[in-house]
Amino acid sequence: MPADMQATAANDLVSPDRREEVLAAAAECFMRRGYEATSMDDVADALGATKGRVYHHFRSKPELFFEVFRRAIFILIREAGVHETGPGHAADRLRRMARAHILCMMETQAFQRNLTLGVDLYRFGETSAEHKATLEDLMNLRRGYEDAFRRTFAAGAADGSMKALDPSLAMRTLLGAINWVAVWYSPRPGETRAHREKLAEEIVVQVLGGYLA
Amino acid sequence: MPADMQATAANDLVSPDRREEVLAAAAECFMRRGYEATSMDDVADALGATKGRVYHHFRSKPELFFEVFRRAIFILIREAGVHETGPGHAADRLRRMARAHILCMMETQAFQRNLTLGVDLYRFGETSAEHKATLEDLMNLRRGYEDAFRRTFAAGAADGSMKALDPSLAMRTLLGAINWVAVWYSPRPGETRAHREKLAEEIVVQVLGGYLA
DNA sequence: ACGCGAACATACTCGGCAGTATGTCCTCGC
DNA sequence: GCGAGGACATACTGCCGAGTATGTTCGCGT
Repeated sequence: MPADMQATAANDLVSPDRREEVLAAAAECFMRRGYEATSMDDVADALGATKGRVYHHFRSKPELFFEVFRRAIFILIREAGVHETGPGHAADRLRRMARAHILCMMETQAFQRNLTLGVDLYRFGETSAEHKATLEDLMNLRRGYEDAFRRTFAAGAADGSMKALDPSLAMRTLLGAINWVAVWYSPRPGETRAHREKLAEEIVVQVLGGYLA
Repeated sequence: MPADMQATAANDLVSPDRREEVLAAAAECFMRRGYEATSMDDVADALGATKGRVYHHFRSKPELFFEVFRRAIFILIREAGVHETGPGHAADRLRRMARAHILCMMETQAFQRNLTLGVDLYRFGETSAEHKATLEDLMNLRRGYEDAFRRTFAAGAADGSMKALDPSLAMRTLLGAINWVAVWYSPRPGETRAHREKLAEEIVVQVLGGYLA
């Protein structure tokens, strides 16, 4: 019934970010079933809509995924990356970065899981030149974010707040541990922000212990 | 040309584990493109064969994947899990387990990556009762392997060789860090076993540092 | 009050992929 | 030397999913 649907849409006032809803639904679907297994109809169903709506906002399935990916990195940079330039020793800054990163994994899980998927798509996927280029951009964004951790490890060795380890390797093991949160974490019913912050704190203590001076 | 192919097959003597080749090719393909994106023809192509061969050894695509998954866990249990019962403090045993685990990630990467894929398939996939049951079995195997780490963390708190942290959380952060190796690691040309062992050792030192007493 | 475009829905096409049915060859036991 | 079965290849079918073409409705500017 098109008439019903249109009426409903009309009730949503000016609909500021109907596009955003599609993006969130896509992130959820991609996380649950994976990129290839998710059909555009799946995304539409999750919205109680049809493909028409999805294709109205996004040109193709790859571009939809790219937007999810981009959003995921932007969130990480905004929430965690900013702490690179902050007060205190490198160890303190790294603590804040890791803490924020973990909270992102828990609270925007659907988007963050797709970050890992995207990396695989980049390494092995056979995409057409057009997409290859935008994928390259996205990978650079990701690399830039990782570099913030690498630099902070190096800074920690310099200011004496952390052990002098290979910064690249340290970055990888640290990010591995905290990225993995998005894999196993699933929110308890009735869980509050305070709970998540406490959990994040615990993880930070365990994970960073090995790098401190 | 069937004649040619058959002749070639004949040259392979009694073909002890032609099935094994299919399994390895499948693991490689699943890792590269993901489960859904991989077609049975892809697997066949990787072997220079056709679907006929694949379906001769495996009933269906899910069962093929399950076998890859099962193989991955068996390798981990055989190489790393066995060190749970060994000499020394819990910290020493955990070190050996982690070290072996990391080496598995590097040397049987194709199989190990699919372990992660399988977990997602389990959590969200819509499989028919038959498959759901075998998936359940596989998950129990995996859980059992993880429990070895959990128990060793608890043992470490008991024998004083490690900090008294939540063993479940510690297991997750540790496995996260070392599972991630399979994500970023890619073998350098001309790399020897010795190189990998050194790298594994470095990772173990960094990662376990936070848990030691 | 009217036309225009945004925001969808509906109804198709068409290629690719899982699975099957059947044929072919080689080997091994007898 | 011959019949049976293992180990594939070839040739299909049927469906599912990406993308497209074409309505349809509503709000908005004029």
